[in-house]
Amino acid sequence: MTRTRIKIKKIDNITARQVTFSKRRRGLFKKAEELSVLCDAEVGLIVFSSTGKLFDYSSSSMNDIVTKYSTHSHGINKLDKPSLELQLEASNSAKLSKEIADRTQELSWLKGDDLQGLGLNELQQLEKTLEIGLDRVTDIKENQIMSQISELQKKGILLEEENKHLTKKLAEKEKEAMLCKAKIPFMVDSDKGIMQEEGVSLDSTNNISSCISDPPLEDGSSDISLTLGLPFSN
Amino acid sequence: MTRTRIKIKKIDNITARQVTFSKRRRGLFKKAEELSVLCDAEVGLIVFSSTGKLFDYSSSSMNDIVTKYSTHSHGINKLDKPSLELQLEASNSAKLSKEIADRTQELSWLKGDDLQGLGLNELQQLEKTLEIGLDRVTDIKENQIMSQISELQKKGILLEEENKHLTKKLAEKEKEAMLCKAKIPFMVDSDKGIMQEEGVSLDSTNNISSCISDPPLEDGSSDISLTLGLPFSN
DNA sequence: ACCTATTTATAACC
DNA sequence: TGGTTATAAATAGGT
Repeated sequence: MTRTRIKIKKIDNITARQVTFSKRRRGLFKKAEELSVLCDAEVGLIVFSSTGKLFDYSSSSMNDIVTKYSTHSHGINKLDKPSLELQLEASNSAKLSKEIADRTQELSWLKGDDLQGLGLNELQQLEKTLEIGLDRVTDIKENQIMSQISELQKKGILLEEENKHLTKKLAEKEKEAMLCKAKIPFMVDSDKGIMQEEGVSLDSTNNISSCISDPPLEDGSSDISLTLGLPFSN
Repeated sequence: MTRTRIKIKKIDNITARQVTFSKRRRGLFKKAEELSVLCDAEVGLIVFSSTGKLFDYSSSSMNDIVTKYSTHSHGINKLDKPSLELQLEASNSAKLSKEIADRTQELSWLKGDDLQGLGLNELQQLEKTLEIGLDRVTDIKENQIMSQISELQKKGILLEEENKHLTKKLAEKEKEAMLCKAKIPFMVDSDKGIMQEEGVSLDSTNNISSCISDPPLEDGSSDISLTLGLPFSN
């Protein structure tokens, strides 16, 4: 109804159909609500997308509306007919089963199975669908890989910096220790103990080390080197 | 929503409310049908006017739609059916629905939709599946194309041979006609008639032409030049 | 998701 | 109800 007028028939292009479905669904629900409010009407609206997703609106309770509907002018009650109900359920099951079969078939096709019966047109369509799907998957995957790589690089840089700090500190301490040794020669054998003590005080005063222990705290998903490495070994 | 904009609240004037109800109801039902047709959706719409009059639309059977609605994501039966059998059926339906949902999800992924939540492993797996599927589809398609091409070539060769035959025959006939003309100079003006006669006798004696008319007999799928051409214009 | 040229829907009036 | 018209809404195609 706008840039160009369209015919009211099933939209072939799947993507376009989904887009139109979203837009028009919103419009329809809005109008349904407006009608119920403006005119004090009871409105119940149920929509299943072609993929089976449910959308619904009801001005009051859908239960009430459906119940009222089933009694109103319907000699044949949609409800309270045990035998009828069971029949309905059975036919419903059959429908669901058929739907499952359809989707299973489509999945096979996409996976390259069961293609012998298809014609050139169908194969070409399938190929296009697969190419689009593959492109999208590859795109998303590449993005994830790139972001994980840059995360790794960032962490690497941080670690390098910290290493520098530590090396420097260590050099200083070593120098101190040397001086110490020079001053108190009789403690040469136990300078290890001194070093340890100094190490502890370093930890408590210099909190750079918390930078190191921070990342590993996020467990599981954040062990970057693992999650990045695994896929390639698949 | 036109001459002036209105607020979406209950219209006080009863007459105006009824008029608006009529008009908007029609609009709503029209849009409901359009949605179902355009987007291949299942739509059920129930409206009770403030005076209690019922209006309804359903793309398929309201019964199916309501049944599907009451099972779909509504563990709580809209229709309070205490019957054990019904409960069993419902749980069965739920299972089937879940299976459909799973397959639908997988189909979306293969088509490149809804990928944001997936991890690298899953994406890699998906990519591989798609690559395999695409390879197979492309293979089969190429095979079909090649076999159709070779069929065309065979037919072409046959036709060429036949053309040669015909040309030869024609040359002979022409020679005969020349002789004829030389013998009966007063018939020069009507040699055309002679040619036609000869042509007919050629057709009936030389049955190579049946080779040409043979292929077109297999209707629809076998007009090779058409089925081979169409996919590329898709 | 957002943008706009158009098509539709419709409020007021008859 | 049904029709007319000016205007608000919805929306198809595109980005």
